[in-house]
Amino acid sequence: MTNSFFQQVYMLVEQIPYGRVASYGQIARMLGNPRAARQVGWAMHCCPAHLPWQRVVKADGSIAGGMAPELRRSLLQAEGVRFLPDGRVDMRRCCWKPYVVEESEDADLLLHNGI
DNA sequence: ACAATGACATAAG
DNA sequence: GCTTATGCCATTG
Repeated sequence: MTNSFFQQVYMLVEQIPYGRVASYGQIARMLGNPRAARQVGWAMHCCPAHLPWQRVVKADGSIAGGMAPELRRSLLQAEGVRFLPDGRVDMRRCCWKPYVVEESEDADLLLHNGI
């Protein structure tokens, strides 16, 4: 359990900035296993606490089921994450981008990210 | 080592 | 755009 995929996932989730959300697939891709999204979710299932698991959502921005999805949604809202009327996270604005975004029309997004 | 599990992703209808 | 079906891969029993 120590030096496993889970540990990597935990480390990565720990580094998700405030007000930003990352999808399971995104995290899995960072770890080098774009198909290991399920394992990421499994790691969250372990609930190691002190971990911002609330910032981890599905690829389409919907909150995963399992544990207290409403609570997580509230936390994200409190962090300033924009939510769509459908109850999904506005991935267009709040998806976490560890790298600098290309100089596209997303200048507003860059400002929002604090880059 | 094998089979089952799962807070997902992507493609197809 | 939403729903259904299939794939995926590490962890666990």
